[in-house]
Amino acid sequence: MIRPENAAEVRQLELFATGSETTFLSFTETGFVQRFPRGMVLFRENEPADFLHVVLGGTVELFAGSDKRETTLDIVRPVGVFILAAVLNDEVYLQSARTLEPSDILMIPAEKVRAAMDTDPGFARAIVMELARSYRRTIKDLKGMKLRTGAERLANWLLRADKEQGGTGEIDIRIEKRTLASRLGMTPENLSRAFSTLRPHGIEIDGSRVEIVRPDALIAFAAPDPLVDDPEVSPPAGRPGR
Amino acid sequence: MIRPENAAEVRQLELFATGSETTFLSFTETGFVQRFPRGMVLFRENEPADFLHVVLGGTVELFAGSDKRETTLDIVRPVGVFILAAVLNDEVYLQSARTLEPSDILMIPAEKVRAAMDTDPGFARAIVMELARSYRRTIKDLKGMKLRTGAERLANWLLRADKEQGGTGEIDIRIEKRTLASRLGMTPENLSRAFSTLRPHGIEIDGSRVEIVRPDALIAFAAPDPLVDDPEVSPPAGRPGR
DNA sequence: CGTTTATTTGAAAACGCTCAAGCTCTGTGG
DNA sequence: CCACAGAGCTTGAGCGTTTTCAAATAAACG
Repeated sequence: MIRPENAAEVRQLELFATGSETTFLSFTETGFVQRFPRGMVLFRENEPADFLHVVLGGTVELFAGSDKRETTLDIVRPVGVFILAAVLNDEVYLQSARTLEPSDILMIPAEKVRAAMDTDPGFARAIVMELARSYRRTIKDLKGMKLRTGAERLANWLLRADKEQGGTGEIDIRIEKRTLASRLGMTPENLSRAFSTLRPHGIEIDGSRVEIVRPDALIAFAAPDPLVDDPEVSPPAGRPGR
Repeated sequence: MIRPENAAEVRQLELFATGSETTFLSFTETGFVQRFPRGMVLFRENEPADFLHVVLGGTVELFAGSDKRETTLDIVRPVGVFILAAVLNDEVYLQSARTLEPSDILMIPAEKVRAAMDTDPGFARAIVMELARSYRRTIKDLKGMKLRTGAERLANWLLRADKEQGGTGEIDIRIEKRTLASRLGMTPENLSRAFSTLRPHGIEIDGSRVEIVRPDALIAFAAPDPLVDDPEVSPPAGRPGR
């Protein structure tokens, strides 16, 4: 059962905004919100995808790999959905998930999602858009991994983080550096060195705070590319005229 | 205009199999098949996605990057769809496409696809499945890039190629090695060395033919993981009982 | 405080890339 | 049919990047 204040919030989410009331009700009736402590593993890769997850509060890390080698694939913050693809395909998870801080997670039974997709065209459309967006984000990640060095990925991550935090040039790394390193596809040691590499290119580091003191220098180093770095945005409400 | 023999073939494609006849007609009436010579660039990243592409014959390479650094993201063979996500989002392509050999490409106007998605629930469902599958394939690629060395990626590629070609242990690399190198995220020189690395692990190389002489040795080296290496299969016709 | 955990730094090794040269294969023109 | 040019592939050497291992430092937590 999901509480009213949460329901409104979730309904705002693009994925749920265009579906029918019936669809949404089937979710609120069977879905439930659960609060998890920090460091809790929500599920592991290779388990059957039984629930669609929505982050209402906190932070969730999606990761994969064995104990030997592990990598972070994504960081999900409110309000964000994750592992939609596995749920739709009725497949196992490709990624594991753990909370990085105490988090409120809405869990919707996978069969309800699949059923809604078949009965509610508006919801089906929203799913398509959400899927396509996530897919494109992942392709961008893959391009970044294959085309750039670690320091370049970090530089572009910083530029993006700055934008997301208001473009003040004052960035707060909101996750542990080890996690950031894993997200960027490198070791913690290497991230540390990447930061050092960037120092001559217009940044100053103080613990978990980074200041971009010469934006042009950082941009010159990062060479940001919209086709790699721009976040996938929600499609415009109407059909855009090109 | 699309010819009848092609139409039947395309209709077989899972993406088009469950849509209505009306939907399919709108595609065959406005779509067209074109034969391209080898090496032809079909479109470039950053161009607006005007057509959904279907490979009916030949081979298409999806790649990205600037002139300096370029990488192959996928190889598409008949019968395969590509750049579905860009079409649905009405966005620019994230990848460029070129033919690796003379190829027959079916091109369906993007607006027809988007329209069909809104009017034909069966087609919408097929799109969701296709998208989810491609998405998961890309995540697997990303995991492979982040978790494995070049030689390991090659070893697993060989195991997969062998399966696809009948499991005889005789593999025909059907693309140029330079392209394979790019697909696997390394330089041609490095691929050459990766092959040498694998020689003590049960393979013999002769030009574009590779023989797996000691499968167990190769498997031991590759340490294949279903969550990285298994191809995403079409979802079962009925709902699978778990 | 003292203990644990995260981060940084250093040194060595593994990995991957670049450059350059030699080799192989293929297709073409003589 | 042969010679040759061009493209692709391989090999070697050197270099830069990244990882690993180890240790020191800093920060977080009870």
